[in-house]
Amino acid sequence: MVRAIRAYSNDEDLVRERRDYIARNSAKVLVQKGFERTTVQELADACAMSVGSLYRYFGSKEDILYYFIDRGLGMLAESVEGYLEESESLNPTEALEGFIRMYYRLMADDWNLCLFAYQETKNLDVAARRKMIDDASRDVAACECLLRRGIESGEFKIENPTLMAHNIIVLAHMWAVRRWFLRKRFNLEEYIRMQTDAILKLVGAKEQEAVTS
Amino acid sequence: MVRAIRAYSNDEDLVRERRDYIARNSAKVLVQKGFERTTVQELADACAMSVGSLYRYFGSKEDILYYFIDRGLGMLAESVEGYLEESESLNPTEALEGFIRMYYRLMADDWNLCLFAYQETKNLDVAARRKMIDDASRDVAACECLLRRGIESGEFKIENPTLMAHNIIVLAHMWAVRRWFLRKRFNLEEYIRMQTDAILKLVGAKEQEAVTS
Amino acid sequence: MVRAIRAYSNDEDLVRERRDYIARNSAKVLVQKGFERTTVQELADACAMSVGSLYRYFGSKEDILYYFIDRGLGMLAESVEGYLEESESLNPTEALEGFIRMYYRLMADDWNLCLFAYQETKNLDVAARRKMIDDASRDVAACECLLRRGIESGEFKIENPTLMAHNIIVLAHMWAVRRWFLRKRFNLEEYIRMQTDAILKLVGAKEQEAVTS
Amino acid sequence: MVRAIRAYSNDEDLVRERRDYIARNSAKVLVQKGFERTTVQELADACAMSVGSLYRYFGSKEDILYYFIDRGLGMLAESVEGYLEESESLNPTEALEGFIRMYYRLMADDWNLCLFAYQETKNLDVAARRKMIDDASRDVAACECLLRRGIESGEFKIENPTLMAHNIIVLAHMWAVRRWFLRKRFNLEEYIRMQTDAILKLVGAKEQEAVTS
DNA sequence: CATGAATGAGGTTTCATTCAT
DNA sequence: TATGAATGAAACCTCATTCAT
Repeated sequence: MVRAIRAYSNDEDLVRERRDYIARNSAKVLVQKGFERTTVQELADACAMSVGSLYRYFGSKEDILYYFIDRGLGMLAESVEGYLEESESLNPTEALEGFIRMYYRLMADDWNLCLFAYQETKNLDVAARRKMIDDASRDVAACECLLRRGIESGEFKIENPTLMAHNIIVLAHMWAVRRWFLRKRFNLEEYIRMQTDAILKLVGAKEQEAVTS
Repeated sequence: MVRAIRAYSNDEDLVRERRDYIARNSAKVLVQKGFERTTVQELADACAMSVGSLYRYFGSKEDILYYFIDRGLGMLAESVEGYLEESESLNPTEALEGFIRMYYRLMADDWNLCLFAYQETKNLDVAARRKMIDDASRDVAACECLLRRGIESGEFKIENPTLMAHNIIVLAHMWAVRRWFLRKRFNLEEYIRMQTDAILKLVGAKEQEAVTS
Repeated sequence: MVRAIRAYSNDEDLVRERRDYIARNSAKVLVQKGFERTTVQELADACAMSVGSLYRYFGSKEDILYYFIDRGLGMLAESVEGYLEESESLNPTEALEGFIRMYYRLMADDWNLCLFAYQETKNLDVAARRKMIDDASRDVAACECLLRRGIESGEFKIENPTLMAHNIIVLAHMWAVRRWFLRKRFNLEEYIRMQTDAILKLVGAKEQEAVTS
Repeated sequence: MVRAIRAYSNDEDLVRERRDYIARNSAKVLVQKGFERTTVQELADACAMSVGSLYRYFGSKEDILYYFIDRGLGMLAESVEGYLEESESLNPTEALEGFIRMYYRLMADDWNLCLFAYQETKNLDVAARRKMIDDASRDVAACECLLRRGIESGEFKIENPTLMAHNIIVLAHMWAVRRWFLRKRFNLEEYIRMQTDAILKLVGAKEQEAVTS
């Protein structure tokens, strides 16, 4: 952890457990009202705790925000990196398809976290923001890694894998960020299929022809 | 204008002029600190006005936010729709290329507005938010219109032009929203060229082969 | 005039005329919303003037209040004192009956002024308040004077004419101040008749027996 | 209580206790300066509390006003109605005399509340004002009830007991509202005695002759 | 003389944070 | 350790007053 969050308690396990509990329970109200509009009292209520207790585990309101995003993005990056390992045996196209399916579904499940990260990162201080950027970059890096495997095997032909990876990742985010546009017009599985088709076409994967025909 | 903003002054021209002036001058501090973190005093300072004067032209702080986004998105949509008319004589591929070039450059110039729209729309009330969504949808619609021209002329082959248009638009936004990632790795013209190549490849435009080879 | 009101204009006649105009036109909004809740802009609007013009004739908002009450109470006292002269030829009972009829009707007509005086006098500074008290006392004094005429002529028998006069006066005010109670239960002429009966009975006037029986 | 006042605290007993404490301590400054002229900071100072604490127990400044008047008038009405029960065994004339003595003394003690009710009711919203009117009417109703007892027993002869009751009540209020006139000329006990005499004379009570002679 | 835009002090209210119990 | 009452700085907003046009 780049940044230490002050806590009054010394029992580290308890602190971690409580913080997770708080992050989990705060999610709904936090996303619904936005960070600045949510009061500490509301957070405490959502956690069925007193305000005082909340401050035992977090030094400030902003720390909760930080922990909330950090934890979310960290878990996300770990999922992604976990997939990277698991998929080593697959051929690049299958691995990429699987990655897209997994990542886009994660975004659909955790759309509130994703939206939140887009909207509230600016409320963090510089150090925390840097950490967020690092976490968020890990997703792109993992995707890029998959793409490079395909390039190395000769299966993909991509001018700039970093940009391609970035595109793949942000188009997943858009399902969360622009729900108001997309959900009215597509359902998730349609969205995944069509974006997958497009991506495979772009990376020059052979199967693509079969898939889109 | 869907939503009326209360003003104390009755001189409509003056009100409009002052509102534009305020919107222009507020931009920097508003984007830098975020809406909730910016105080009305800071807005007034940025405009070299008194707080009282500010409230002569806007009924509330939120009205300033609304006007700021509404005006920005409205101008953007008008640019886009203006291009649509101008480009009627061009062939579809040229028109699309031109559109991308223009739109991506606009995003690069007005990245603060774009970022702001992604982050602060949640602070608006329901009516205002609906208006924002409408404005933002006009960009996608214009792009979709261009794509359909190409489909009709047989030049483009696209499974779902709405999704394609949406992708084109949001990838432009990303230059503003994820500057922290993209600017470190690419410059704008590179970004435009590579995204253009990818898009042309996806829409099945003939030139694409020459361009990407 | 005990207290000088500052004005920017030097033309005294114009000033007086304008002040009267303003006092007349302010009455409605002033009574409806109360002094503190009424803005200078609203007063100006009610007078179809600009705020600046208002300040040409009155040095401050409080001066308007002062002038408004002072003028009202002054005119009232003059009416009352005028009646005193006119009624010198009448016999005491008739004079008293006439006084009551006149005064109670004035209160019914100008109930807003009366109510206003009860509610807003506290917003005046000490000097102005003293002046109000003097004006208000003139009504009681006039009434007392009438009572003393009857005592001198042997027609009335009153232990304390000051208190009696005070009672007569404030029971008239109550028609204005407690309209919410009285208007639901009585009409003005009933109210006047019954209060007159009671008063005549108290002052020991002979006719009373005929009237109340 | 007709109208619910928002409080942040959930401990009802504490809320009630604090509200009473605040109402008691606010009285002086509130009456002295008037509601609109008194700042919340001054109220807090008068209560030796912080502004924030004040808002823990009252949702708004106006709620304090409401509570202050409501509590005062409520307690007054209860005293009056309590007397009504106690006095059932007395003969009507004694009961009425006792009532007047009690009510007029209450007004002398709580003149600030009474004055306040006359001056500040207009600052309440419609619902609260209606409640005030109801409370204030209870005093008149109680007095009217006493008068009707005398009428039924044949001891009193009154044309309109409602109006008579209203007169009795408002003449008590006048001791508070027109102190500037009355206190200079009479002391309380004189005032009570003289008004009692007058009232008994009007209601046609037999004893009156003995008393006034 | 008339106007009304500009000013900014001061009002009400909110809420992150502390600390006695 | 847990609670939630207390604090007060700071936010938004209003409006009496001034003064350039």
